[in-house]
This record gives sequence, structure tokens and C-alpha cells, in this order.
Amino acid sequence: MTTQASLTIGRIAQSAGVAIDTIRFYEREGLLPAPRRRPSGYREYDQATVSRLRFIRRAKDLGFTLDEIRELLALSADRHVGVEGVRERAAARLLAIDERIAELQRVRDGLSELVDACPGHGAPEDCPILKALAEPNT
Amino acid sequence: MTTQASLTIGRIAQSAGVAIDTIRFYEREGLLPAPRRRPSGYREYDQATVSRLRFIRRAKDLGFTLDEIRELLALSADRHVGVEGVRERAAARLLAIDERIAELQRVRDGLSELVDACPGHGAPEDCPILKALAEPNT
DNA sequence: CTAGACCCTTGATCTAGGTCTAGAGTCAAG
DNA sequence: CTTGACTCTAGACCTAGATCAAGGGTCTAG
Repeated sequence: MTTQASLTIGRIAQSAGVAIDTIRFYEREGLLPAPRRRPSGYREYDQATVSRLRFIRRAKDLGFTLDEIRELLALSADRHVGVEGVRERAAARLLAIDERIAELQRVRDGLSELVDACPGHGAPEDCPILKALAEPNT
Repeated sequence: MTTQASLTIGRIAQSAGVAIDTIRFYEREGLLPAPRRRPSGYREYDQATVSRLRFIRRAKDLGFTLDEIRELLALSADRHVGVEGVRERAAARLLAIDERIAELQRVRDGLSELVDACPGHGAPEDCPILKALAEPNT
């Protein structure tokens, strides 16, 4: 198989593209297992940890929280119901993103109307943006 | 003009739909001017403060940060360049929202592909979601 | 007058996801 | 053997936007 050269925390931080402190933080948070230690106390990692860190980073980019990622990691190790669970979580995340996009779209449209209606000069009382923000309704 | 009945902090909190603590917080943060006080130390507000609180809430709903809102409030009081500034800030916010939507859309599409490609059962090694997350590239 | 609702201040706490500091020990190259 | 880079721990600190607690004073209806 692949060589099991032991890597220091600095090395895996470098190759996974995360900060050293972040790795120790993930360990505390249960996203990474406690690694072997040298007699000096130095942590020793292998290549698999780099993959795991990349997994975490990518999932984070997809908008998963660390809690959700912890769950995904547990599921991904489960040969039985793991895949179903992962797909479910991903689908849920997808739905949440769709909702967030729709919400932003509403905000965008509202703001866009105001910007279009504002001449950009004149008295504050005539600015539709200021008027809309000061309106008592809602 | 309108009656200048003096309102307690609880009353304006109620009618603006924010918490009492939030009002004091906004005062500390410079979003609200320090109000008059009764001899007892109680804050006394007028109707204009309710409008200002609503302004803040609406701007927040549009995604402005409190820093930006502080700026908007300052601009809205400026008869000279105020309206131009407000329109600029609103346009900038609109652009930021557009970027955020585009970014979410990219994430959404990527995730959607993975979910569609995943059968939802079988071995973890065959799950495209897990495979994509573990991939070393990027 | 009293009970209960309301208000005051200062300062701590919360979420999420880290980031930084201090002080001490370890490792590898020259 | 020394020097400089690296690592260790415990715990404080950061952003943003509040929210809460403790301990005490005030207001008002009955």
C-alpha cells in the first residue's frame, strides 16, 4: 500500500491547506481522531488524515457546519446505512441552500427596486430608499 | 405636529418590535442618540426613535451590517451629499448580494450533481458524494 | 402603603469557527 | 553543541449582534 511515513502537524497543515491551530481545534471538536504521539508528545499523522482534512474543508465550502461534518464523517465510515444517510444530509443541505437563495433573491429584488427608483440626488425626504427604510409598516 | 408624549424604553421596544436590551445596545453602539432622562434616570423617547429603530430593522433585513447602518443613518441626515451616498451604499449592497447569490448558486449546482449521481445505497466507496469530498484536488 | 411591573448599570455569556499568547520542551542542520 | 524552526499545553481572545444576570432603584394601580 502507500507508505506510512509519519507526518508532523505542520506538514499535514501545509498539505491540507489549513492552520496548525485549526487541526488541534478539530481534534478537540472530535472531527479528527486523537493521533499517535511520539515519546516527546509530538503528534504523528499519516496520509489519511490529510484526506480527512480535505473532506472537512470541502464540506465546509459546501456550507455544512462542523456539526454536520462530524455527522457526515461518522456516516461515511458506516458500511450499512452510511450512504443513505450521507445522501439525505446532502439533499437537506441542498434544500437549505435553495431556500437561502430564494430569500436573498427577494431581498435583492426589493433593494434593486429602491435603487432604481432613487435619483441619487435631491432632498433626503424624496429618496425612496430612505423613505422605504423609515416607513412604519411591517 | 405630532404629540411628543414621552415613551419609556419598554414602550418603544414594543412598538418597534425589538428587545429592550437591543435598544440600549444600539445606544452604546452609536446607532441611537443618548435620549433625555427623567430625574430618576429613566430614558425618555419620542416617536422619532421608533422610526429610527424601524429603519435599523429594515436595513438589517436587507443585509446591511450595523456599521453600514450607522453610516446610512449619518448620510440620511445630510441634506447635501446624503442621498447620493445612500444610493451608492445601497447599490454596493445590491452588488454584494448578487455575488453571494452567484456563489451559492455554484455551490448548489455542485451539490445537486452529487446528490443526483448518488444512488443512496451501496458501498461508501461508490458514493459520489463521499468520493468528491475525499478527492485530493483543489 | 405595598405589590408587582418596570427601569437602571456593569459586566458576563452566547454562537461558530477558529486564532493567538505564554512559557516550555524538541528536533535537525551545521 | 548551538541555533533556529518546530511542537506542546492551557487558556484567553476575536467577530457580530445581541442576550442575560445580579443587585438595586422607580413607578403606578389598588
